[in-house]
Order: sequence, then C-alpha cells, then structure tokens
Amino acid sequence: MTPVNDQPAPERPGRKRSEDSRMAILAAASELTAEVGYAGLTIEGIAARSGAGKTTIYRWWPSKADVLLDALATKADLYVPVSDEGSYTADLSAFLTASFALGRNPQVAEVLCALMAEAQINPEFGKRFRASFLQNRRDALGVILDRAQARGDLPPGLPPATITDIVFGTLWYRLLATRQPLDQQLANELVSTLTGPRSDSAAPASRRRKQP
Amino acid sequence: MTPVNDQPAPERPGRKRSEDSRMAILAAASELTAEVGYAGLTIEGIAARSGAGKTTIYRWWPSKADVLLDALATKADLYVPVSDEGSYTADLSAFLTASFALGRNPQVAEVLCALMAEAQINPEFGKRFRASFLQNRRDALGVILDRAQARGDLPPGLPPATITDIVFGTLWYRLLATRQPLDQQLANELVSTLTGPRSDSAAPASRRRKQP
Amino acid sequence: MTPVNDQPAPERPGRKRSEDSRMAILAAASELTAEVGYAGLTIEGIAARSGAGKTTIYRWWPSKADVLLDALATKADLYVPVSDEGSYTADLSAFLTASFALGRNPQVAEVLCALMAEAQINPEFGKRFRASFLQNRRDALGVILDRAQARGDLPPGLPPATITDIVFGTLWYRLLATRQPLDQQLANELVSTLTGPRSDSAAPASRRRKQP
Amino acid sequence: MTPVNDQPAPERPGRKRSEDSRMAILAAASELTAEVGYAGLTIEGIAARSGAGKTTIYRWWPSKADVLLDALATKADLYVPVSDEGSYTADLSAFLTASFALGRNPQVAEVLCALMAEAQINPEFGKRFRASFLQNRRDALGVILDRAQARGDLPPGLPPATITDIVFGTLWYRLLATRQPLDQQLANELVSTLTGPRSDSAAPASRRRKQP
DNA sequence: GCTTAATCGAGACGGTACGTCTAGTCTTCGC
DNA sequence: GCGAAGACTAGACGTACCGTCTCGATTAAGC
Repeated sequence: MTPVNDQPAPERPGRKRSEDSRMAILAAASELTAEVGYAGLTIEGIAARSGAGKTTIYRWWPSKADVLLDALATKADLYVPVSDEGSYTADLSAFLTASFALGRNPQVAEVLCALMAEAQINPEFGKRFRASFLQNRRDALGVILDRAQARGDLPPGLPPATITDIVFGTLWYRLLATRQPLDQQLANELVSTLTGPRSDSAAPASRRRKQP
Repeated sequence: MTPVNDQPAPERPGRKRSEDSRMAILAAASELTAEVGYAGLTIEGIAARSGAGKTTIYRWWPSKADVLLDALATKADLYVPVSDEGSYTADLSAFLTASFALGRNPQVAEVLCALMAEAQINPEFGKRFRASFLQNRRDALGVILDRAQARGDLPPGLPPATITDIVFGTLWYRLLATRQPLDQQLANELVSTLTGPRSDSAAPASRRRKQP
Repeated sequence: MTPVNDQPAPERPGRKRSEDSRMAILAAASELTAEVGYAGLTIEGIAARSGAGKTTIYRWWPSKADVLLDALATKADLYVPVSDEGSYTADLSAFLTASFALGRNPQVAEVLCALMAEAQINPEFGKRFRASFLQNRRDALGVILDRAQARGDLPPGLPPATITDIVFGTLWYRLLATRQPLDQQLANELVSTLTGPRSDSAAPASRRRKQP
Repeated sequence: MTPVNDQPAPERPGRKRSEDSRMAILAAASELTAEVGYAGLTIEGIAARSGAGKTTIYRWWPSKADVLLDALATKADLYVPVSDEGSYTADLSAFLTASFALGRNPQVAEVLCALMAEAQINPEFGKRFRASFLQNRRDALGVILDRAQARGDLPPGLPPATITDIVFGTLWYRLLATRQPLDQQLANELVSTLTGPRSDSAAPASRRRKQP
C-alpha cells in the first residue's frame, strides 16, 4: 500500500527505512483522526504525535490521506470473505453482511468518508484511491458475480457492473449522505432486489424470470 | 437559500443588503470552481474576483461550500420534474432521466462532488447540505413514490426509503467513485430493477398492480 | 476645540447638531481610554459605548485622537494660572507647581502621552496638536517670561524660547520616557536652575558655585 | 538586540537562523519607514520587500517597532563618544554636540520619534525601549557625570538624575514637539545653564575653557 | 402647515492588515 | 545517508477596524 519504494530489490546504500517510524506515523494518523477528525488532521500533527520529522512523512506519502489509506490497509482486516457459499444469493448475502458490518464500525466509517471526500478534492489522491481501494472492493464482488455467472444462477437482465454500482452505491450513500446505520435489513432488501422477485411467498427459486 | 435573515418582516434599520454583491459573489464562486477546482477555491479569491470584501462573504455565508451551494440553488434549474406521467414506471423513468441528465453536466457534477466531500469534512456544512439539498432531492422522489402508493402500482417488498437509497446511491456512486458517465442505460436498468418484472405470471403490461 | 463648523453665522436650515451626542461621545472616549488604553480605543468602540453612529463621529472629528483632545479640553481645567506672583521666580515656581500637579493625574498623563504619540505617527493630527495644545502651553509660559522681561528680573543669557524648551522638555521627558513622578523637587530644581544664582554679587544661595 | 535566543550555548538541533533573512528584514524596515513613514510601515510590507515570510518576522520580533529598534541598533553608530575631554564642561559639550548632530539626521529622527510614540501606545514595547535604548543613552551621560563628580567639577545643587532629565528632555522635546532643528546654539545654552553661572557680565567668551 | 435641509441611529459595503496556521522545502546536526 | 529538529518562503485563514455609503426617522427653520 505504500505508494513509493516497492521495488523488490532494496539493495541500496544508506540507512534502511525505519519500520518503527512507519508504524508510529500510521498509528498517530489513526489516533488523531479519531480525536480531532479528518479536518483537524495535519501532517505537522502526525509528525509531532509520532515523533517523526515532517520530512520523513513527506518522503514516503504524498498527502495525509495517503497516510490514512495506508493505515487503514495495514490495520484493518478490511477484506470481506468471498468464499463460495453455494449460491449467488448466499454469496451476495454474506458479502453484504460482512461489508455492512465493517461499515458499522464508526472508526472505519469516518476514515472511509474522509478518504472518499479527499478523493473528490485532490484528483491525484482520487486516482490512487479508486485504483487501489475502490477497485479492490469491486473486484471482490466481481469474484462472486463471476462465480454466479459460471454457476448460472446470476439473474439475467442486469450487467455485473450495474449490480456492483447498485451495491456499493447504496452502501456509500448511507455512509456519506444519510448517515443512517448500515442495518442488516437493508442488506436483505438489496439481496432480494438483486437476486430477483422478492417473490411473494412461494417459489423463491423460479423468481428471476422475465416471462415464464 | 441564504442562510441568514429570512424573517418575513425585514423592517430593520440600516443599509439594505446589496443584491449586486450577492450575485457577483455567487458568480465568482462558480467561475472560480470551474477554473481552478474546488481545492483551489478560496474566500480571498472569490472576494477578489467579485470585487466584494471578505467581510461581506463571511457576513452571509459560513464557508466557501455554502457559497457554492447557494450559487447552485440560485443558478441551476436543479429541480427535476415530478409531474404525473401516469404510472410509477413512467414517473420513475422521467425522474431518473432528468436527474442523470443534470449529473451529466460536468460543471454541476464537479460542484456536487465537492459539496458532498465538504459535507464529510465539515460537519456543520454537512448538516446544512443534508437538510437542504439532499433532503430536497429525496422529497422529490418521495412525491413519486407516494403517488405510486396511492395509485397502487408500487411494487411490494421494498420500502420507499430503500428505493430512495438505491436510486440516489447509484447516482452518487457513479459521480463520486467511478466517474463513469451517467448514461441512460443505467437509468433504464435501475427502473426495471426497481419496478421489477418479478411480476408474477402473465401480463407484462399490467404488472405493477398489487393484485390483478 | 471642535475642528469643524465654527463659522460665526450658523444660520442654516436643518437639524442642529446634538449636544447630547457630542458629550456622550467625549465621555465614552475618555472612559474607554481609561479602560482599554489608547491602543484599544476605536471609533467603533466609541460609537457603541456612546450610542452614536460612526457617521456622527466622523462628521465632527477627523480621528480618535481629535476626539480625545476635544474631551481633554472640554473636561480638564487644563490651564494653569499665570497670575502675577510678584517675581519671575515666584511666577515660574507657581507655573511649574501647577503644571506638575496636572501631570501627576494619571488619567491626564495617559491621554497626553497618547496624543503626543499620535502626533508623531499622524502628521495631520500633529499639526493640530502642536498648534492648539502645545502652543497654548508655550504661550502661557510666554506670558510669565514677557512679564519677567518687562519687570527686568529675567536672568540674561538664556533666550525665552530656550527656557520654554527646557521647562516643557523636562516635563514631557518625565511623562514619556522615564515615567517617574513629576515631583515637586524637580520643579524646584528647574526653577533654581533657570532663575539661576549666576546672580553675581548678591547670591542668596551660594551653593552652586564651582569655587567660592 | 535580538530579543530571543541569546543563550551562550546554541547547541540545538535543526536549521540555524538565517543571517541573510535577518539583514534583509532590517534593511527593508528601514527603507520602508523612509518611503512611507512609520504609520505606513506594516509587517506584511516588510515581508514582501525583504522576501521573507511573515512567520519569520513574527518568530524573532514581537512588533514592527522592535524590528526598527533592532535596525537602528545594528546600523547606526548610535553611540556618541564619552571620552574624557578634561573637564565636565568639555565632556558635556562634546556629548551634546554629538547627540544633537545625530538627531539632526532626519532618518534617525523620524525613527526615534516613531519608537518613542510606539512606546506610549504599546506598553510592552515601551518597557523594552526604555530598558534598552533610553537607559543606554542615560548611562552614557552618566559616565560623564560620574567622572565630573570624581574630578570634582560637577556644580553642586543639581542631582545627576535631574541633569540627565533636563538634557534628554530638551533634546526629545525638540524632536517630538517643536520639530525645530537641534542647533548647536541650543547645545551651548544647555551646557552653560548646566555648568553653572554663565558668568555674569564679564568674560562670556572664556567660560567654556577647560583651564587656561 | 409644508417644505427643505441637515442631523441622527443603524448597519452593510469595499478594503487593509492583523496574527495564526499549515503546507512543503531546506539546512544542520547526530547516529 | 537516514532521520529529528526546526527555520525557511508562501499564502489562506477568519477577525477587527477603517472610512464610506445608504437607509429611514427626526428635528428644526423658512416659506
């Protein structure tokens, strides 16, 4: 996740990058965000809290948002499971349940909202955020959709990309716009909407047909 | 939309607020956002461009985002039609088509993304943005949903609030996250997903009835 | 002392100047100077305290220093006596005693120092302050010196202008530079220095001789 | 004269203070005072002219007056000689002649008047100005008076502190109040007044000799 | 009594500088 | 050569007053 210096051969002269500093900086960034909010987070503050110099931070991260993104990736077990639950419905349900649970963590939600905000305002960070974080999440859902397609239980009519937009759109809208809790009921409603006719009572299996 | 002084009896002593200044400030804010982006927009810049004093801006708007929100509300014919098209499907389709068309305007999209970003970072502005702008849009869709409910052609199973979250969630996700164009195809897919062909057996045309 | 509108024929139509406002403004200026110091004195503060509009102050006085100068002239019985005490020594002594007593009033001293300061910084006010206030004081001493000259008991050797410079110089230096109290002993020493026992023959006090 | 950081052991980490910046700031302050006057002098102007950031100025000087005081001390050979001329009269005469010559320099006079004004208005600066500048000048004259006392040719009757008040009082009064030139004649008159009987009628010419 | 003119208070206006804050860079040291 | 400490230029922040202006309400004098 560190945006710089990921060459596989770190055979360079000079002192090595201090892993202690890196962790102290990431920890300081997370703590400060929790304490003063993203707006109050500054590179100077991170440097002071972590005991690092500003130069060290600027050397390794292009912006405070990148520090936070790195912290998020390092700390959080951010990646929800995509293991095969046997059916598209089950897979999707598991994915949404896990994603919503993650989004219900206020610390994580706060950071995610801040990063999405920064992505709007700072186009360079936006590229990195979309390419690394957002695309990762889409890819996770993509695995499920591919599997469903292979399995043949993906309802026709909606392209996978649209499903992805609807899923993440609804999730992010709750985070960013309504600040309503990401409750399980919404997850269920999304699943039923996307897996087809939430079908009255009977015949849950035959529901996705356009015409019988 | 002006955040101060909307009492119906403005019988106060002293010089009246200058409408010229107000318009010049709103215009300058819009122009500068287009020219240098939201990150490059400053109160000082708006003051310089508009010929107003910084004091005047701070007197009437709490932040640059509020200026932009006011400019948006003043300028844009931002409000999509909610006239009765005869059916829920037609109403929703018209609403989405008009909303997407608006979002395809790059100027408007840029400002919307910036305001949503600011709403994350500045909680006070967030409250105002949610209460005035976002809620307005939800209410517009609410009119359609209420009418559908009264008419009886709202598909059962999804609460109106969830439909609203899905519609605006998908729209905003495209704006904020994928930067993909808000094409008509997505609107159509949303309509068909939400009006649903889970339509029991026959009669594709009469499908929105609760009971035949 | 009011710097405007002292034409002898005030036969004009329209509302007359409000003496109430004038007094309220002068009082507010004096009070505020005592409370927050000259640096903290502002036209806005005077207006707020006095209940007058800023326009009213600007209409009649060019600066806050002029308000204070007017207040000083209106309030203080600022003018020390120059009545004939019978001899130059007695006249000078009485003048100095009265002047020093005035300067020992901390309120008056504070205002005088502030006005002298403003006179350095604001040349226009400097002209007015020198022409009206400082020259008045010099003229008062001039009466005594003229009388002495006419009487014949002015010691030769020092031109009256130089005596004036020494007297007021010492007084102002104590106010501005050393902030030492203007004690009676200094007045006495000034008198004896300026009336001089160069007094050739008579020599009432023989103390100042280099060699007897 | 630098108000901060005169510890003898500057063994601190970090970048050293830039002497280039310091000199550029002092020069800019002097030039701007000459060009636009003390009232027109601003920290922003000094920063712009000198190429320094405002932060740098605020880091090292508490006010624009302190910058000017530092500039005066750095630039001017401000300190008049107090070398032993053989007699009190000669010493005092030399001191006054040199002091008056300095005060005849319009640049220096302008700055001195401004600093004395600021000392009235800004009490904190007043303390510094009195303690560093004014007291230095009094001390210089004190050397002469001490020497005279030791030598035995100080006229009795006037305490040294009073002599000091009269000398500097007259000097400053000319600068601040009358704006009359500090001419040599006034210096002579002061000397003769303070050294005692300017010798009655006879032999006015021979009085200032050291000893015949 | 009506008109006319100057006053009054209130308060918005375009400005300027303030002193603070943070950004991002540069320099100097110790390890 | 890395990393801390900290000084550097740069520039926006939000505030405080400035001095000017518009506003509606008063208050007289002259017609």
